[in-house]
Amino acid sequence: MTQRTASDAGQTGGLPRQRRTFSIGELAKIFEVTPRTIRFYEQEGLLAPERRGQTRIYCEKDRVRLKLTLRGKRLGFSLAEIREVVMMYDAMPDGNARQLQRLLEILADKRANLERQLEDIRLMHKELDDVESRAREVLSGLGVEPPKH
Amino acid sequence: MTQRTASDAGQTGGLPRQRRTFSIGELAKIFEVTPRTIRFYEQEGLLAPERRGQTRIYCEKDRVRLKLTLRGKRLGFSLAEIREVVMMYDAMPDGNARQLQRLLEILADKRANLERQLEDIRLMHKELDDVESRAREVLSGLGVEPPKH
DNA sequence: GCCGAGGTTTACGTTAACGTAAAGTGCTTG
DNA sequence: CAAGCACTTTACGTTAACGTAAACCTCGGC
Repeated sequence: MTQRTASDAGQTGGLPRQRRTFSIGELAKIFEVTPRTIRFYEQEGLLAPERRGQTRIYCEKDRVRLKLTLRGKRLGFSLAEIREVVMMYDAMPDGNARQLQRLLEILADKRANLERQLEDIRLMHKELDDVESRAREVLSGLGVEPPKH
Repeated sequence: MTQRTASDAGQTGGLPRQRRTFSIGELAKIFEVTPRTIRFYEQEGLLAPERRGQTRIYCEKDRVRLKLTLRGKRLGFSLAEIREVVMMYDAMPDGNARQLQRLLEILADKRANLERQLEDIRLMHKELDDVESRAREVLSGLGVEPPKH
């Protein structure tokens, strides 16, 4: 785990609103991933940046997609699952009824997943509290001042 | 993802309290994993059941360990990370100060991770709401009654 | 006494998600 | 114009977390 704190990076910071584009290296730095990762996501159908010559040009929309993808990953979704949602989202306007129904199903599934994760987090939190207090007890029993946190 | 709903399975249901043991197959059924998975966790140092002959006998404590392990997995922890906490927890009474300090560090790290996940879930929830409402709009635009959920 | 159900070990196979290395392209800067 | 830097493609390597298959034991029942 030990994820660095790029957190939800990628704010544009009040620029000319919309004509900002990014190179693959810029995006990589912003989100603290390697260019290889970004190219891999494209190969998996999660991104489709424009090209100038053979160089990739990422627009604002691409940046958002990448952000959502990484968030999904942190929540344990596979790239395939993420693609399933992201692509349907894009194809929505001309999506037929069956597709949309399917999308709603998927969303419900994801939602259930999030609920379970919330519960897991609650429980895990308790465990951590327990382990920590036990550790602090033992420490002070050793005459060592534990860090106040 | 699409995790089945064994959820937090594995309640003993008011039995003689404590002398209950389990075969590998029983545990596998309870938690909806394969015996292979359970053996693998043992090989990775997450479980250490007793043996009768060469057959594994799991006690209540083993069951709890497995439960915690699976919960950790659902939260995206690697087996190595889970082992790190679980084993230190067990070795606590005779753990030296350095070990315990390290444990507290790890716990803080996990905690930070959970915080981030909570935020991610909040955000993801919003996205799902957005996608879903858009989908419902399009659907009703097609004259199709979307499921009331 | 044999059979099937469940357990065991050993070992090779598989999948996802990248890492890494090689070899080439293209700009711009001293 | 040579060097360097950022980009590209191609392709093989790696790790985690199991799956799967083969070959074996062992026990209760008929």
